Amino acid sequence: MQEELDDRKKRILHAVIRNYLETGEPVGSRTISKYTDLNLSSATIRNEMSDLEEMGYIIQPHTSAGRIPTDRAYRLYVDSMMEEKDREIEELKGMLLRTEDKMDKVLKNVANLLATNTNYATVVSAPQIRGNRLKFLQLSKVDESQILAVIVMEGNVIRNEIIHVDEPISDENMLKLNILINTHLNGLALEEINLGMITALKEQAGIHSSIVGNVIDALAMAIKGEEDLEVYTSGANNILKYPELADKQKASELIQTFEEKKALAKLATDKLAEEGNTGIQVYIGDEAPIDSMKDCSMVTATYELEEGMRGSIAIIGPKRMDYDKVVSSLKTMMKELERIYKKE
Amino acid sequence: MQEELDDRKKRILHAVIRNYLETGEPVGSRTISKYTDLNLSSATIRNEMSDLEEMGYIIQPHTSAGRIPTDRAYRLYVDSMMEEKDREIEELKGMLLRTEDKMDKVLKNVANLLATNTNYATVVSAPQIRGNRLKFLQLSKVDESQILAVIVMEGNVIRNEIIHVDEPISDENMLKLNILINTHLNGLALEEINLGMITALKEQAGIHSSIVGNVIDALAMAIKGEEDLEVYTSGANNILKYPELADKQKASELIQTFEEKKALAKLATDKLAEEGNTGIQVYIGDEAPIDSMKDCSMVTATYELEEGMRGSIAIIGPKRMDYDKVVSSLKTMMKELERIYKKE
DNA sequence: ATTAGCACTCAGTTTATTAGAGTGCTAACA
DNA sequence: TGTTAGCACTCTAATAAACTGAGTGCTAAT
Repeated sequence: MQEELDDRKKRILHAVIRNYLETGEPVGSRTISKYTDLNLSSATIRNEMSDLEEMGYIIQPHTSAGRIPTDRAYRLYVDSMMEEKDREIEELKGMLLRTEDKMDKVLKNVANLLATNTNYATVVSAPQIRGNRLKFLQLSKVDESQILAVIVMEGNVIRNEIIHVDEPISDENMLKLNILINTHLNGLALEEINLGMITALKEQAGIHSSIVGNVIDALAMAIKGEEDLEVYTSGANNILKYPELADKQKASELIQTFEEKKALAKLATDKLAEEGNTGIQVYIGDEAPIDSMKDCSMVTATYELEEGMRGSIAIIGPKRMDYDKVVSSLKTMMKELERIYKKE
Repeated sequence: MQEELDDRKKRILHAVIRNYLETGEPVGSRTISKYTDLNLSSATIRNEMSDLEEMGYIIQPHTSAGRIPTDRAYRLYVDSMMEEKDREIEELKGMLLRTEDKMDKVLKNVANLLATNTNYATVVSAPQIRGNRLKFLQLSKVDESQILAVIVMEGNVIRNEIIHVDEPISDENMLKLNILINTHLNGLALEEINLGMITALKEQAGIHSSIVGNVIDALAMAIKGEEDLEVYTSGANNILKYPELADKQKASELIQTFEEKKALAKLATDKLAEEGNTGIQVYIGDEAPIDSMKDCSMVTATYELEEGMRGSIAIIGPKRMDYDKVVSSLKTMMKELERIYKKE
């Protein structure tokens, strides 16, 4: 049952898959017999298809219907396809050219573009910066009771936090505090800041030691806040366009998964990191550990802006999605993103 | 045809509406006859209903079906309901208590809470700050070729922009630039910064005049960026739960409207501002100028944190939404938001 | 090994039938 | 005069029955 497919079987299977991708209907032997250049009668095809079914590549939804590909067939198809040359999708490139925008806008844009262009749903997650280092930290007085802490990390990720203080602080002390904190903490990653350092800092800060505590808290908050990553989605409505997903119950669940985003983004990001894989990953049906997605496929790509700053893009559609186009689109987007942000 | 409804007609109409809200099915005379405490036979009810139909408050989807309320009836119902006392929804309050979070998280939270609690879709837009003034502007050197501009506006709205510079700038000059810009621009609204001022500033900045230009641009960008407002949505999947909205074509359009957000937020924000209305607004069917929403109702509320800082919350559901509950929920949320952010 | 031919299967569509909810109208009633 | 009981009528929705056609599996011939 596990033996290799001979060439003819492969061609027939491919024909079945391609045809099903287009129509969404089960394909019969007669169709294949005409559709391919194999010049075989439908009867022959039937025999072959019968074999293929036994091997688990195709199934009949019911006796006397055509065959549809199983997840296994898709897997084979995708794998063989991945090796082929990249077909570029030029139009996308042009549309993204409004460079220099802020990252979040560009990412939103990416999500939208891909969704409208492919007619599937998309998820784009912003680069993660775990393990990132503090570049500098700037404290400014907002008013008598509030201090603004601007935190700049490597990769120019910027956060601000407002700190409340009980006693007013003089401009001079403010300056000292700034210098004190920066000389001690710059260049450190969050994990490297230990209790000893904090205590030492507080001692040196004298009367304003409580502020130091607040600043550290803010710092922790800011970096932590960064960790539960930002995610942009688009094209959820596309899901309803594919009858096999548009069942009310299921569609509702899927859209909900979509709104919650987190799980999706994690999936897209995690797997890729763990395999050191910088390329493209395809999950078909149950391969993704999300229940509501068992009738979908998901294609993910990772982009890397700097060492460690990785984000991901994912496209979700029916199992019979146009893998070819999706993969090309993703590749294009990845490259564009890296081109825009990699250096500068 | 426009004459007043007598009391009995009103009660019957109310009964029809309430019943339809619950069941989503057309309601017949017999049901009303039993459901109400009017002690009237179905025949009498029929006569009255016939009148109500003539007056345009109810219609039959087809001969020999019960009646369903028209938009006009809902309007009447909502108007009369609005005057009634507020029934509080306590549970919501508790859940929002995680104060002190950042605004965007709280707003997202509000959207989620309302969506899960009401089973409708929600839109929350962050406060707008048009016409807001600059509190101060802090420039810091990130590295040789980049400057970070932190812009703090009234209401502690904070933006940052990275500015690229060609020639390195000394710490001393940086300080001067900071002072120069702040002394000239603090307290001004964007509209008040004119070309003359910019020219004067540039002159005084000497060799770093180009940076001043960049800073002004960044300022403009930041404030402008703030204007195309942030919007959080949740519960889009709920739409599929109501058969009258779950038609694939329509649902898809609705969800798309939902993803685009902007139009919705504008609607929620604009109308309320224009009428100086601080309360709650209800759009039934065509009353909202968005095509995809003609089968929905939308209830909006505005919250005001400080003078001019207003945002809105909207709930979208089928026409037969539970207006009563929705209105209470919105009121609760408004109050909570104002409580959390109003002073501090 | 391939193919033509035929009997068989079964989802999906069409058509007919029925059941039930609801109405409008009339006539009786208080 | 307003209310009600009763009945004929209408129309949807549900159910059943009949039909269609795509597609298969198997057998026998090439």
